[in-house]
Amino acid sequence: MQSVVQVEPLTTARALRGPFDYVRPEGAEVGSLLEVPFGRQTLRAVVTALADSSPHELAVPRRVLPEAIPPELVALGLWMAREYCSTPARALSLMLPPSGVRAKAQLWAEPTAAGRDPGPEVRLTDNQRALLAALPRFAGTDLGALRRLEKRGLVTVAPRDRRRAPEHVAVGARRDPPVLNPEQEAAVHAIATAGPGERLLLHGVTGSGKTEVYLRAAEQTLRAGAGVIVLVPEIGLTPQMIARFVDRFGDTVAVLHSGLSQGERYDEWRRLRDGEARICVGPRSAVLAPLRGVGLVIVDEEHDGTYKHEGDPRYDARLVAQRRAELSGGVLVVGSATPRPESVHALRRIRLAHRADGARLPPVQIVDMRATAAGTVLHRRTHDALVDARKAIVLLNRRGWSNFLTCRSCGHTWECPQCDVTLVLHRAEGAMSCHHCGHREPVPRACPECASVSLARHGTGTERLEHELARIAPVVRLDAGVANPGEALQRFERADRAILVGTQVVAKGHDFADVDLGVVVDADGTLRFPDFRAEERTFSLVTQLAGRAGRGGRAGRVLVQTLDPDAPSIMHAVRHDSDGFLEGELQRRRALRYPPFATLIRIVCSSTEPGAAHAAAHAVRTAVDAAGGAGDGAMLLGPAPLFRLRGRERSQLVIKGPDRYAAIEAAGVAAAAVRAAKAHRTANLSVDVDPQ
DNA sequence: AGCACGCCGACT
DNA sequence: GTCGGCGTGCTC
Ligand SMILES: [Zn+2]
Ligand SMILES: [Zn+2]
Repeated sequence: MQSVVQVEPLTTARALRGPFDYVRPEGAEVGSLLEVPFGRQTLRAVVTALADSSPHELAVPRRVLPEAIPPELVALGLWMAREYCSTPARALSLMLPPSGVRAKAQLWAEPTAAGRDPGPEVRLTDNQRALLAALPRFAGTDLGALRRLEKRGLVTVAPRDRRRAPEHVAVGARRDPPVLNPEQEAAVHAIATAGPGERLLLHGVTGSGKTEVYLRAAEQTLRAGAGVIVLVPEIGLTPQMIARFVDRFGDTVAVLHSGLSQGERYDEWRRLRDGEARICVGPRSAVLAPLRGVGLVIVDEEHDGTYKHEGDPRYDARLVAQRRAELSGGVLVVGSATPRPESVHALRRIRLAHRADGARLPPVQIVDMRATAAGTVLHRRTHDALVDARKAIVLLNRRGWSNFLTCRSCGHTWECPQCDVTLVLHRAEGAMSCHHCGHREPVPRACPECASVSLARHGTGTERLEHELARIAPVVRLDAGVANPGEALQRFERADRAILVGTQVVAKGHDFADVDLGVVVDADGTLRFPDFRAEERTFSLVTQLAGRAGRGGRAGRVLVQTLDPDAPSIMHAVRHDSDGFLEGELQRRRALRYPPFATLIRIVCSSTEPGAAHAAAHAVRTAVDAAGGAGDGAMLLGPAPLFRLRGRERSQLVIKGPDRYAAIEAAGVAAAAVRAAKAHRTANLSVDVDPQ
């Protein structure tokens, strides 16, 4: 008789490997959350398995907590720990609701049989009759009056969990679902007839009605009795997708986004776990929602970088989504206008080639900046187009007023004391700020080296661009520095004439009618990062912006300012040729052995001790080599120095190997050895499988 | 990760 | 004598 539970105590310790055995308490199953004595401490622990016996002397858990997770999440957590070189405890911790929060109980009043319909012979005041008529409900401020009725046997008053429900932004009256076009019909049918564990890519141009396909697919899944998870990119705003799903499905939708209070988050978690809600919409962490029997996992805008979790375990929600669908026999659907080459390579593709409103995609035109003077922000042509436009979106991927400051007499530059990067000037705040660690200092009046007061500002960010564009039209700025992004978007939406200036956020997530011009100020900005995904990011950004222009009947166009007009990403974006772009990208990746033709693992070592980071990265390399490499055909790149961050020197080693599991195994073993070595005490190691 | 145990030098 | 430095090992 399975009288033993195997448990993972929830600690961040990496050296501590379970499972640990305890006496099985009443009601404990796989997925139960316990409080157990562990050494001299008391820890929460998740039951990962049951057993008949144990070679150890067993301790007795202190209690069974109410936040059990479904067994399928236990399996998913153990898989995540292995896949991302982490620990079961760290992975399982991500699946629990915020700790220290509980269900909120309030007193609930119900009429008894006698109180349900009291005849005129029962002596009651008007107030009491009104109170009885309004039951059942939470007692609230009428508790005194209700208690008196309770004494007379007319009412029962007892505690009951009260849901802290998040408020949803309404998107207008509930409309009848639109009629699907033939492409959408075919897509819905393909999803409905997909087999368990099947993976589909919905490759649809912007505005082709992917959301409606998701809604119909979700409806079918619900009708079949299974649950649905919908992942959306993390943007600082409430995703529009939430409103679309709530509008269609009401209370069976639970949301898990960063804007929720702890209490709301807890209650949404409980509703999913208890089966009261059967659809979960949210950013990457929603893939770990405690739904049972998931039949469909949707990943919208699957190219988006926010699906990667920064922090251990460094999971990729797209891969976890695939695994989750597989584990519960569900279907994975990822959608994008600019899918990743990885997805195109591995998934069955369904196309939506036409915009749902029948409109054509707006023309994308290159503005060649090579002939303009250095430091020019807007080309004459761009300027003129902005003057003519009614509503324009201008994208510049740099916050602040200017990039960096130098002294005109001695050349001094202002750098972050904690990081090896220049400080960015934010004029309105009167501050110089580090975008990597948050360090701030006042704007200098004079050079600390030579006392000169002649300081030069270099580069242009969104704050300065906002200032300059204000001469053309009213400007709304949207970037991470804006206090109320939702309000900014509404101002832009309502305006007759306006320019929306901002970083990537302006090209993501939000659809506006009537935008007739899109501008990418510095399209090479994303290309200048020495990164194998640079081309893909540029292509996606330009295409996504094109998708924002020319909706709602007005003809639109997009201007792309660039110093590199021949870059494949830009040329293909101009032709709206995502197939051509993807084909070239896959060829290049095959030739260079990049994903999906190999797995990349990035190991970053850091330390406050000079030289220790590099020494640790070197030791990882030696450890991998000593263990016979990272699988056939694997390569080690580095150690290569990274810029100092938060006072820590950094160095990285990259493993690139065609045998994914050999590479993961080698990285995990080598990192563990270096972490345990006394010589590398001060070094911190982070292992990132499938880095962005 | 905690937390205790233990073995050594420094100070009342 | 005893206070406290941290290296070592254990947690079902
Ligand atoms: Zn100077
Ligand atoms: Zn910094």
